[in-house]
Amino acid sequence: MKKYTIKDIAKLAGVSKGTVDRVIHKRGKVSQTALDKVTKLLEEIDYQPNLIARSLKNSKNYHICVIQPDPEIDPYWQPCTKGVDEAINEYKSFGITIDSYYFNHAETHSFLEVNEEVLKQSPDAVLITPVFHKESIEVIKKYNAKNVIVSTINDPLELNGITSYVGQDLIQSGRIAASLMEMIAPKNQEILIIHLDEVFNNSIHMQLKEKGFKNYLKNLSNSNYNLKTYSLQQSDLDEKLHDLLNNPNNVSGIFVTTSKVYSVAKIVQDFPDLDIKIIGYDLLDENIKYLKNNAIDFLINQNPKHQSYLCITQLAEYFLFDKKIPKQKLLPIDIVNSENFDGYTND
Amino acid sequence: MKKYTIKDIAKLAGVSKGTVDRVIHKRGKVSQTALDKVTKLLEEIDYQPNLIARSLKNSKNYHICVIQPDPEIDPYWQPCTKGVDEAINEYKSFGITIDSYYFNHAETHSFLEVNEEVLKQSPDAVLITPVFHKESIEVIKKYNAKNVIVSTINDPLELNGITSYVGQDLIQSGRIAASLMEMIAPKNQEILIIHLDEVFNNSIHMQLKEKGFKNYLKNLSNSNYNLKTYSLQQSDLDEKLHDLLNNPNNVSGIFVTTSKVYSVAKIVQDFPDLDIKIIGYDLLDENIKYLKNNAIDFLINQNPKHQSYLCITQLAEYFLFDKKIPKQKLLPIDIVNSENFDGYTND
DNA sequence: ATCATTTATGTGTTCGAGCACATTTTTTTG
DNA sequence: CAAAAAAATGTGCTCGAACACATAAATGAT
Repeated sequence: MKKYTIKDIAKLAGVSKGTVDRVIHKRGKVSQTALDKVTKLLEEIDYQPNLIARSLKNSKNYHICVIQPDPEIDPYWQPCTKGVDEAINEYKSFGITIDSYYFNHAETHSFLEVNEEVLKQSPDAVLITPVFHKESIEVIKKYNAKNVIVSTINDPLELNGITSYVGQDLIQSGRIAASLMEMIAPKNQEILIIHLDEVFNNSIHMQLKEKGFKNYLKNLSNSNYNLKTYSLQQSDLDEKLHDLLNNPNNVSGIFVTTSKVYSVAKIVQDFPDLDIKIIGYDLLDENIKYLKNNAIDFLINQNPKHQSYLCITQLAEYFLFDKKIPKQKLLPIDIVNSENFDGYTND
Repeated sequence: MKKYTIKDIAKLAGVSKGTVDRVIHKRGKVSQTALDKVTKLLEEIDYQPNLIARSLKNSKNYHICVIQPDPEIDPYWQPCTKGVDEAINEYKSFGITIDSYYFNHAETHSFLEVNEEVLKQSPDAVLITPVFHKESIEVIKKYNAKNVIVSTINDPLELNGITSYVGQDLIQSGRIAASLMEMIAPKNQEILIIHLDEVFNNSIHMQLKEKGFKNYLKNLSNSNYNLKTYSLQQSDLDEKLHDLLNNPNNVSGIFVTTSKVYSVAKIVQDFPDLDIKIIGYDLLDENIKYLKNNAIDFLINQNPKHQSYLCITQLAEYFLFDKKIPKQKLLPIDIVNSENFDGYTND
């Protein structure tokens, strides 16, 4: 029950706290006798250093920079900002400063510029969203050279030099979408996979999701869907989809691999005679609207807010209390429908 | 960027740190002049006290007692224990001691006995699962009289004197089950609602879930299910259900309001000709097994592990850093199928 | 104006760990 | 065996906030 301190142990072992300290931190300069005695006591007592005291002694001001796509340009990133803001608020009283930097999700040079700026600051850690595969590897190497800790969210990236990745298993994510589609879309008909992004995107997000989706449906024994994939820009979508649905077809479901699913739902609403199930990603207000009126059947929540918040929490607790950071943390993949979205938006 | 300390402010204001301290804590004995000067500075600088230092100064050993049903008797409570163990581990280095007490979920007197024992200990806080409505109110009053903070999980309880409730919206939980059932169970047929508990249970859990379930289905315009409710003990289930399904019927779905859904799935498996959708609660190993082979279609995750962990976290951060505890925290209600259960069990 | 009281202000210690530096003990060497 | 070098041990300050206690200034009473 009683909490032992270094002083207690020193007294019990008949040595000074300096010696105990040297044993604990293995800094040598301790006689075998003293070492044995203290080590034994530490074991017996199961000594736990007071992390609050330790943290106070080691107190520095830590600086974390967050680099993410501009939420004004793509609302998917808004919750991410929210998570960061919460973390800022939570850790400001612990001497941890967090700065946000936004780049334009459509332009690689914007990403590079922002990173240059951050590099100049030499922060203790950066949290980046490596949406641009090639460029990200490039800048991460620069951070490594300057001994800046690199944490990532959202986009998986196989690379040494990344301390932490918080995100989701994207292939599994596609499989989940497929399993839901199978439950609700009439069998043996056509299913569209639509990659939709209003901006250029060289990430592997969509490919992995498609892979998982197809993989699941391929292995079904009791049903057989006809899959068609379309990679579209927002601007082309309207014409293409109207074209498709105006002609005779047997589409029973559409899987949209991004958060822009609302724009698909909007168009499909123009065809009330067709019964097309729609599954897409993320709890944008616009998506929730269509979820509520059942134009969208399921959304899969990628939980960007939790991703960013958790990632910063890991860094903060590492700095403050030396807590180990797991190399990878895969968040649960939430299935969201018109009845349970509330719990994921209200927190 | 620079972090201001009390000393800094004292120097800037031309007073001693004692005076600054008195202003911050409104302990009086400060002249109007000094008060104004210091207050102004605190505002300007947006002074944030170093919570680590404050915590060290105020360091006490805090004691939390957890009172929950014995996980050996009902495996639903196993994750709850896991969450507690994680919290124990996490906070032991911060001078927070957590003790677990188990009672027999079938016997109110066991619950009362355990609480008497805990009362004797006079802990700083208790975390209880108020499964017995009447008895819980009774013991909570006793804790209040001794100024022991009371946190609750799992079962909502309208009562002053409860500092925190972490759980779910159970009516909504029922609605979610219904919305899923509607998506997968053929329309205009019969749906069974089964309350199933191997032990006596005077909680309101099942009633609220049933209410939500019915409420959702009642308001449907395009489908009409015939609902039948059964309150069964595990021992009666076998005979009753066989009886039902052996005779001509048009059951298209079963909603089990507890984690014992596996025993229903097991029986339904004996009728391979019937296509009956099953929805129930919680990620017990046994349930996952049936989820994987599609005998169970959906599980709703009540996340007992997160409930207990979060609840203790709230208390710990209150003790250590004076963080406010929200009166109520409703966790998201996770929809789980054969593809996404992994993310909810592996953490 | 003087002393007593009240009120205001400042000083110094504590919390527990970490580390620099001072001091003591042991070992080595000429 | 003494002096020098090396190894072991102990002491004391620091981190920032909190608070008890000491001291100083301002007010009141005679």
